[in-house]
Amino acid sequence: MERVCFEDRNCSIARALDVLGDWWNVLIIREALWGTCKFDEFQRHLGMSKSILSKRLKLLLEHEILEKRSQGSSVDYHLTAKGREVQAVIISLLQWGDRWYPQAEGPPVVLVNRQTRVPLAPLCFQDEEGTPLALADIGLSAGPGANEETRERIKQIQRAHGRS
Amino acid sequence: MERVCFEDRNCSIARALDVLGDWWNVLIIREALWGTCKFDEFQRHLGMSKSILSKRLKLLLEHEILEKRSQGSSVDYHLTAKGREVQAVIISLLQWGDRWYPQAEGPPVVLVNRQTRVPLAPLCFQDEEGTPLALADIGLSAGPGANEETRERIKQIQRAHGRS
DNA sequence: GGTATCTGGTTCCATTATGGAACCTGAGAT
DNA sequence: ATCTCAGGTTCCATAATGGAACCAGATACC
Repeated sequence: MERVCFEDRNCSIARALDVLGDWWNVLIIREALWGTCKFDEFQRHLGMSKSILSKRLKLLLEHEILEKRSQGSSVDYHLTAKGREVQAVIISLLQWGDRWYPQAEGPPVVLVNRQTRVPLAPLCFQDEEGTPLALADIGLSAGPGANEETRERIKQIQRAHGRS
Repeated sequence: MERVCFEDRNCSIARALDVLGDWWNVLIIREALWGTCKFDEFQRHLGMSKSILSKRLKLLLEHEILEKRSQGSSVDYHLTAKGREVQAVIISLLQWGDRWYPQAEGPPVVLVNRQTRVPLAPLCFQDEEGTPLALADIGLSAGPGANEETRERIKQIQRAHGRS
């Protein structure tokens, strides 16, 4: 079958998905963000088989999203800075899940300002000058790393938008 | 094998991952956000097999992330509001990918303010009162939909944080 | 000193998903 | 009447999944 690999695509989203496109990996990172660090805690909390967990932890170590800290006989898995920054992705997933797959009783977990306990607002977008942006205000530009194909593609998209 | 299903979990992240935990689904939504709407455009741009694309489109229709608009003999796939809101997830993936899997030459695509062409800033978090929050300032609370297990779990996490 | 136990895995295997190629189908165009 | 093209479906060899059983090293107990 030869699982498709996105590593070399001219798209940062595809490259990110190479690791985060797998639900187990994302859920493991979520668990780690919430303080889980032992092999069997991950297994119990996520209800997954040991063989799969083992494979995933190895992958996340390779990607330097987790790091191993052994103290005596027991092993702890800890997030690296790279791993911790996946939190933005996880929060956007949580907010989207809450909004479009709500439970009747309300959300199970609420993210809050740790100091004041005030709930988190939806993620907000702004440009580098601080101007807030709605989804529809966001456009694309070719970056320095765009190859010919990407550049052509972006031109098309920009043209299409001019029309509409 | 019986692919695990997260639908009924007491976690909005897991429920969101039921659809978005698959890289093809996310990439299809990205393509649609960038204006692709034809079957064979998706196939060409993403380089995926027709059988897989067909299965994924059907799934995304079921989930009401895409909707079909037939005009004469040709079929267009368009994002629904639910689908369009996946953009927050996609932007967070793009920013994480750019940051941790950069290309030597720079990012291929830059998101910008459509009016002014000023680049997008990293996603920002704030609470409902508008207080900006760093990742470390974000905590968890049990929501109304938390089951006993989740409630217990959150208590533990809060205790652990009090200690540290 | 021996042995039960706990953590942190690995191996094996039946079942399921993947993706490439070939095939099908209905609607216009020629 | 036939050609072509978008938009699929079917088939099949290969790869990934996940449950169960097994393994190994460190500590705890007697």
